[in-house]
Amino acid sequence: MTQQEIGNAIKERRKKLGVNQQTLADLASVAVNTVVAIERGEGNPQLATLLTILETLGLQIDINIKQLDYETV
Amino acid sequence: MTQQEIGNAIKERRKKLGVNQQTLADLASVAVNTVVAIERGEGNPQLATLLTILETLGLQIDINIKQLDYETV
DNA sequence: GTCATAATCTCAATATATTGCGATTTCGGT
DNA sequence: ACCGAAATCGCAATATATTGAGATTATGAC
Repeated sequence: MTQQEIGNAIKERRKKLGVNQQTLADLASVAVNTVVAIERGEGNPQLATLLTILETLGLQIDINIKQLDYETV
Repeated sequence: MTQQEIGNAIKERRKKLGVNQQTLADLASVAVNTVVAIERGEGNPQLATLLTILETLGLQIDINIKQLDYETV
């Protein structure tokens, strides 16, 4: 999962929950600029920042052994 | 998954692969101090740093919904 | 069209991760 | 115990994320 994909996952989840960037930023106690950068894949957030935002959105990180990409299952 | 748990996962994976911290640091092009801090859960690495180390160890990040998914979108 | 909201960008100031080097401690084998 | 390797710590220098405020752009509603 790349930084861009992580940003997309955050953006999609945020929209699914119906909150805007500013509200998410407030809830996660980070600056809206930080949220913007992460969602756009332009950011390189510190782990604590990322975890806080994910937590706010009800998301979590898992670490797994890299899997091959299966085109169709 | 907390920063500490992420650090533990990295340490376990590294030992399972039989490489020391310095070698992992070299392969991931980061300082050994950075690896040490992350493994001990004392670090707050930037996402790119974490992803590089995970990639080197054949690990990947996944983002999942924390609680029961009743949305079924 | 106007209006309001959301998203994005710029910039400077601040906070913090990262690095490099060395010193120290811990660990494992013989 | 000894010895070598690994792991950890300390500290200053550097790199980069984060913040805050405002300005700009985009979108949608009316």
